[in-house]
Amino acid sequence: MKVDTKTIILDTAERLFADSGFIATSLRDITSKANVNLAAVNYHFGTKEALLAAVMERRFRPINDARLQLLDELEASTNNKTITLEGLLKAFLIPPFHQQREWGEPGKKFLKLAGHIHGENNEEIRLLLLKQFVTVLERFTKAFHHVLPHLEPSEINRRMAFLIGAMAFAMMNAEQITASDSKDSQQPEQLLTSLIKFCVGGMTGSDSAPTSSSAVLNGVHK
Amino acid sequence: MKVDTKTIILDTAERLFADSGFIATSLRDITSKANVNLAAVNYHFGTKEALLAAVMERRFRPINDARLQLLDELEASTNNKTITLEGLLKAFLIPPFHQQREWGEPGKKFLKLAGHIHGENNEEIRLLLLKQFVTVLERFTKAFHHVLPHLEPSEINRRMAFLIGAMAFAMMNAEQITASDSKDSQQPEQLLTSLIKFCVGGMTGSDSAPTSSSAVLNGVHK
DNA sequence: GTCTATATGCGGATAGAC
DNA sequence: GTCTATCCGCATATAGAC
Repeated sequence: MKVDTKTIILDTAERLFADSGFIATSLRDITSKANVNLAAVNYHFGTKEALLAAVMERRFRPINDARLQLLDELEASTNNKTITLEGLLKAFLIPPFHQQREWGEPGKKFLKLAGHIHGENNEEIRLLLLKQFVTVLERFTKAFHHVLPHLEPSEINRRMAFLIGAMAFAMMNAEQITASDSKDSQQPEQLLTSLIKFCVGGMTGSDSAPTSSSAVLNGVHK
Repeated sequence: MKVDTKTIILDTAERLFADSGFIATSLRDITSKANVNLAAVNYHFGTKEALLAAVMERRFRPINDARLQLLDELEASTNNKTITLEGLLKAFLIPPFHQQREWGEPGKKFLKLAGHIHGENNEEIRLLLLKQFVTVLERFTKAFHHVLPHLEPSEINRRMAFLIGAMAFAMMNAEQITASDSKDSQQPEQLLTSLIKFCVGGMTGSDSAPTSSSAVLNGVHK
């Protein structure tokens, strides 16, 4: 059962990037743990950053394809008039977590990596993510406007940022969160279900919360 | 108006750590932009990591003190029986954003840094954050259990992770989010208000979302 | 495609003069 | 407290033999 050197490098890089971060992981770490030669990375991928791009593309493409397909089906089946917020959020949130289960342990590692990359502050890495993400983001932003027509565009943008933040943290911590429970079989599904609930509630928004800045301390200060 | 070298280093490190990340920022970057000697960091702080600890402690201490004080007042004024979810979330979320306004531009940078550190995967940096955070986390976890008694402990833990994720993203992106709007005066308050709304809705949780794993695709697949 | 050897530069930290 | 000079290791990337 001979495996491609390129694939071994991808798998090992995915795991180490997830556990230690992109910058803190050296090519020496990767090649030594993958049992390949140091020069192999540059031969097969060119640069360290191109290796990260390959790692990301391999997993993000099917995830984002699934997101777009689910959104297509959703819009087609409802004629774009009765899409529910919950259905929309599921189309966005389910693919990464279901792909994780299909991919097993490497999927867990990639999810952790993906979560961290969503909060990356290196400009080039952000661009790598955006390149994978821009179509999904545009399509879902439009859909959120349809589903939540009473919210201003700037409010939609803020809530989508919170949504992505909650999702990213769920991805990053999926290992610990699902490991701290007692039962072991249903935990990933529990995490996803809880996340969907949280985001449905959050995007819906409680109108009991104050909107004026002067009232923001009500209930806190005497 | 002579300023302490130590303070200049703290201010500069805070800004550069926020903009480029801890690992990617070298001591040479910091000392050159701060116009101090390279050896000054090691003289005043010992190591690069100790410098980060000092940066974090300077801002996190007043923020977390304010959180605990607000929680104290909340529990005292209501005799620990009628605390609202909204009041609890405000006690947790308001201090970092209000301190940011008091601190001006450095406050913005620290908020960005704090957001990134919440999603850090370096073990030592996580421990630095935890050290600042553990008391706050314990107190608020207990309070959330009181306010949401119908939720299992594991469900509380998951939702708190989502809450912190949404907050961290709001912190990280406060600059961009508040800059993409048209009005300029009320934006930080708008971001905070939206975040509180989102989290109130999220922690409350919609019971319309499915809880069984087999039903998770309802409304998405035909 | 795979290997060794190396070019080249930056990193944190410190010694010791002032 | 501040400076210069330097130690020493690790980083990415490449040249060139096999």
